[in-house]
Amino acid sequence: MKWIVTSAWPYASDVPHLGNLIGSILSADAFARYHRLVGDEVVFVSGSDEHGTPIEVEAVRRGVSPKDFASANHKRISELFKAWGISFDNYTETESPTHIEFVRDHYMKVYRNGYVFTQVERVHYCPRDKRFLPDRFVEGTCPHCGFRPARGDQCDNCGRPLDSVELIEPYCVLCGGKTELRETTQWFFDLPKLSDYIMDYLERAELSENVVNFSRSWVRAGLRPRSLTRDSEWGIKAPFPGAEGKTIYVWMEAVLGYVSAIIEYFRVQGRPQEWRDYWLNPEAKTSFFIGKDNIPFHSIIFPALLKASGENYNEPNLISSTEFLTFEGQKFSKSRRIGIWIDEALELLPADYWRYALISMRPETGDVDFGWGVLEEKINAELNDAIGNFANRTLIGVQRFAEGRFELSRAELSPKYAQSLEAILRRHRDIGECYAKAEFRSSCRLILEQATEANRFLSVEEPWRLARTDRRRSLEVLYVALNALKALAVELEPITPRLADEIIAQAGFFRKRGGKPLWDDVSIEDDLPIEPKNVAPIVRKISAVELKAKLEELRTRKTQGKPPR
RNA sequence: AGCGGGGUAGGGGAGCCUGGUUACCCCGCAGGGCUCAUAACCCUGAGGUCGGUGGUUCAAAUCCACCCCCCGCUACCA
Repeated sequence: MKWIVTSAWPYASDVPHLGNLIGSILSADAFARYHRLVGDEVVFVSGSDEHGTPIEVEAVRRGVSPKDFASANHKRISELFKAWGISFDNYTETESPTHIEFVRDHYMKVYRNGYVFTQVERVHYCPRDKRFLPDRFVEGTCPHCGFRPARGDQCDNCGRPLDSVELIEPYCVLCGGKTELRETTQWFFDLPKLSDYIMDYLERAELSENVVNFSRSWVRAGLRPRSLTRDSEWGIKAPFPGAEGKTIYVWMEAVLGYVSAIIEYFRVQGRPQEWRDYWLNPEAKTSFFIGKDNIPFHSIIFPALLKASGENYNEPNLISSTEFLTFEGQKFSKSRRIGIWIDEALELLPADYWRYALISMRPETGDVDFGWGVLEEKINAELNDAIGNFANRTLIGVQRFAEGRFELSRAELSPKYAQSLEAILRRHRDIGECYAKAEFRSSCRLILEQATEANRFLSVEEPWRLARTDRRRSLEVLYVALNALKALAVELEPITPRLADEIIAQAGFFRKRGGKPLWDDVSIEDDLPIEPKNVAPIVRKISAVELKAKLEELRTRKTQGKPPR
């Protein structure tokens, strides 16, 4: 099976925080890794979203070009993802020539097919900065409650959503000067024309419940045309006749990266036509990992854009959206420094510790609160005590009770223990099903159950005692334990790849495949004789109090030396 | 206001769609066991009117209605 796996594109204005990561990239990575394990052909892509006014403005503020600013951030973010063990086949950027070319071609197709029209709008313009201002960059007095300053998109006092044109005495956020309203022509995507198609798609596709509910309510309320262009310098030049000086609105451009990133991947591989086997092949599957704020773009606008091009693209098959992660009861906030950012996290703990904690508490059914206490609990009680310790006691068991060389074969196993193996396999299959459905919390729960059961098995069977009284039977017990360990290693691979590899290396599993795990091969028959090497604990406990202090120290050091991000 | 999500032992979560044996898991708490392993692991126990009220049903945490509380979104933030 061919799988396109994608995650939402991080905005390149800053390093992502843990909430950004779990919602999209980390979830997608677990999914991609699982599908590779079962032998699917996976292409996993994403990229940095580099265009748009916020980046342009931030770059100007720092006295660098938007391109340099975005590109520097892109490099930094890519490196961080590598350090996090994210297994992208292509992590690209919206400034990529392939992307720019694709977007322009795509919109010309959409245009020729009659899905684009123009409309004159009145938009705020700052004569001093010589730029048109998005709603966020205009403030003024709220027409509803008189509060000042109310932001152009919403009033912070009364909470009413606003249209920036309604603001009384509006001013430019950048320079504080008075704005004026100017007429400007914008190009629009005729989304309503595709309402029937979208409704039909939503019925047909196997999307998760929250995605379908949310999307349907949008369509029922009536789809509106989507503005496609902006009067902004920093972006992809709009290709439409007469649209000189306009750029494509970032939202409407970045989603097309799901296609362009796959094209680019195969170009780099030297097989420039092969992307068609993925995007234009009805046998291939597509999957999208996003936060809930992003649903309509993926379930409505993106499929509509694909359809409007007239090409036979695959539709999004699996859209997995998460709720939000909060940090110690509050929203992650860049300006107030609430939360942990993915660069800081790695200075505190190995990536796999974070990966385990985040995936096991992935906000699948509702918002989830992340805090130091929960982190400590997850790592110490689950990853260390249950999983890590089981690995250790099993491998040391082989060294002590089998003199370091284990070679009992399955045929010699008594029926009772053969049943224990069955139970392990059954759970292994269940875990696989959870991964396939992108229900990672359940995967984690069952993995923990696998470890707990295995621990119980050892406690009940007491191979350390059997070693003295019934050596043969103690080996049978070890057989089952080793099998559970192999299953665990494979099951952990999508979540904590390095820990999984560590178990595989210490035990010598998958030697015939160079240590590369395979989902369906959890029998240890091919691994015999098993001679554990360099056996050592794979996880160590953490202290939340120390970590918290360390983070604070880290931040103090940073703000002293360099300007804040 | 509208829409979406949530309210389950002291804390954190699953179960609800596809009603049905003693409501499950993790932490914490109280006893006990084991001593292979990482002050680890295993067992037993205490602790719940499953947000409220009413309804459907032989049977409701689960389905329906109304109400209360929390969170998010509402299309130009990306």
